[in-house]
Amino acid sequence: MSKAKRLLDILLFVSAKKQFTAQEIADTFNISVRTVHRYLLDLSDMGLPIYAEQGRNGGYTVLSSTILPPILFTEDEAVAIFFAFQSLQYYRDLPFNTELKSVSQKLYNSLQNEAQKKVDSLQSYIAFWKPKRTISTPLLSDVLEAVMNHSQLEIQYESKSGITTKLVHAIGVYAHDGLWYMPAIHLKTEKTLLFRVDRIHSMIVINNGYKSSIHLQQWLENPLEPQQPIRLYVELTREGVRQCTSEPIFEKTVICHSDGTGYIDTIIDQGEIHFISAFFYRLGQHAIVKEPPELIQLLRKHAQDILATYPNES
Amino acid sequence: MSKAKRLLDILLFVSAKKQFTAQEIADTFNISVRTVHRYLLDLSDMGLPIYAEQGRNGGYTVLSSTILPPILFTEDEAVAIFFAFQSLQYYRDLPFNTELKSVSQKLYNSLQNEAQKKVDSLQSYIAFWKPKRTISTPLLSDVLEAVMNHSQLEIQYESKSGITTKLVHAIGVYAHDGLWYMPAIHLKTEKTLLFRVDRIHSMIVINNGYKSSIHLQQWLENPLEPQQPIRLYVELTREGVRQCTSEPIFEKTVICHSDGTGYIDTIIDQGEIHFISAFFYRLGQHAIVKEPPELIQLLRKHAQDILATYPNES
DNA sequence: TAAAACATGACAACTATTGTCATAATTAAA
DNA sequence: TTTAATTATGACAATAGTTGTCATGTTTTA
Repeated sequence: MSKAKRLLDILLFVSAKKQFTAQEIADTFNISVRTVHRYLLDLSDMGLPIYAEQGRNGGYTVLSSTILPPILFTEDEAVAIFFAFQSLQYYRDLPFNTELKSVSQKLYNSLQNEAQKKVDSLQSYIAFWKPKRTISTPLLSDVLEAVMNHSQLEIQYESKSGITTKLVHAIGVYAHDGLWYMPAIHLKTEKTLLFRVDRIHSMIVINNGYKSSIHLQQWLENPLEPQQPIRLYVELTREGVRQCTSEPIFEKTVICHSDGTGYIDTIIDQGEIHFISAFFYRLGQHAIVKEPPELIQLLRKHAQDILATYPNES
Repeated sequence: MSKAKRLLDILLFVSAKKQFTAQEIADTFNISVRTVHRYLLDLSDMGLPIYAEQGRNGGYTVLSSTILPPILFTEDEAVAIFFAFQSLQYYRDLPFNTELKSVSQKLYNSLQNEAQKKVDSLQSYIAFWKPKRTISTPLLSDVLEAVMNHSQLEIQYESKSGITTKLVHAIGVYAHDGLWYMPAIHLKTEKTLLFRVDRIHSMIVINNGYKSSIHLQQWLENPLEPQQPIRLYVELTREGVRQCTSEPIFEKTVICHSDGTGYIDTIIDQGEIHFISAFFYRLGQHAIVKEPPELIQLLRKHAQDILATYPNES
């Protein structure tokens, strides 16, 4: 076997094992101890963070986590990784902040001069713009760890009604619009609730093997349980069509007439009508809601509230 | 010099040069032609996409773009790259779709069995949720290329008033909320306008070295030129504070009283009040706008329009 | 103090790499 | 058609690198 192949095998072995003596390696790979020492020196030169302790009970220790075999990337691929990371940079907290930095650095350093310029120039012409969040989410990593261990959580949560304590089993964690959310099963009521991770003030992890039957992906595709379907029917002007096709929740359901006007005829959940009413309020006369009557009532009620809140002074 | 080092040097040389003969390599590195042939065979085995043409004027050709020296990643770093890519998967169009796929594949293949399970399991507990966009942006790559070449563009653009033709100089391209935008200088009026790339029906690239003085980053930090500052003053209930701190444009300006209520006192641009009025409409009595009067008038006006659009029928 | 570990050097045996030469195949230009 | 330029491959000796063995240190801890 070639030296390179052997080195790679040993690299993978030791970086998985973390703690070992030269004798162990010599035995598993059927090579002499002297050679093991030489190999480890080579790996150390190649950048493997390894250190040795002399004396009885000594041995070698690999510092960082498991290392992958070296991978060949093209420059275009490196650029893609850069921009993927750029698109994440507006999250104040991520479960892998330090890794993002180290990867960027490794890649950027390995780029030739010319390619570095290309990345720099691309960076000045393309961006992923999102407002920078200032809200911090210190418990994110802890929550994620608890989720992966199927632990229960006792959380102090700040909601509309103040701070309450709840015992929950988390389904997963997801990011939306720069904020982190945690759908979880409230163990007292057996209902699924949605929490914002930044609003969890503190938590206690209770380790027991409660296994949930629901998965995050499942939950995201088919959210909030109590489905109360109602029909939504809205007529749209040309401008209304333009606006609705830009709105994620409607873009698939807009039907367009040949003259550019159109309509929406779909089924929505009762729970969504507050959000939807705010949307159609904005569209004004460009969207005429015909159904459901609850939505029309809501629009009227809210309009009346607004007029009551702001009596005419002029 | 060790063989590995030499191979690396040749890898870099060859992948930068793309086209070469064995003799050239032999000369530049002072090795025999026979060895060059052997080396190129090795590189080919290592995955370098290279092919040879025999005969006079023949030679070797490296297919893909420049290759980076092999990089050692830790498993955690690989996981970070995976999730950065996951967060991008909701964009229907990206300037580097194919690279994302090839990188993911390379990384996933190089992970040990155990680590693959870890990635899979993480993937079922963490997500970046954004509504999947169905709007396609076929001209994205073309626009980006034009931007980087400082070219002018004559675009057929679909706006409120129908399809118009405009001659513009693009500043850059950015993604927001799943859609791609292009701020550009309209050459007739010298004003900066914001276009949505998916609404560009077709375009003609006019190659001339017009160099803009404004950069994308600059523009993003300090957008739309005509600043008409007005004072915004809003009183907030506890719930109002909660909602406003979740809204990117206000989260930094909310001032909180000790009892949990608070207020916003800041300067906004005249142009923003339509967006802002929709936001405060939603908050209803949880936010009482005191200034500017224009905003109050807008809220009243819109409420009246809504009431006129939906006369009471019940 | 002895045992268990790393660290390093010397050297012969072994293995891999390299250059040289030879030969073949392929292609394009003279 | 011939010739020159190119890749492709094999044989083999000279050279270079790697390995195992042995020897000698050093450090740490039971």
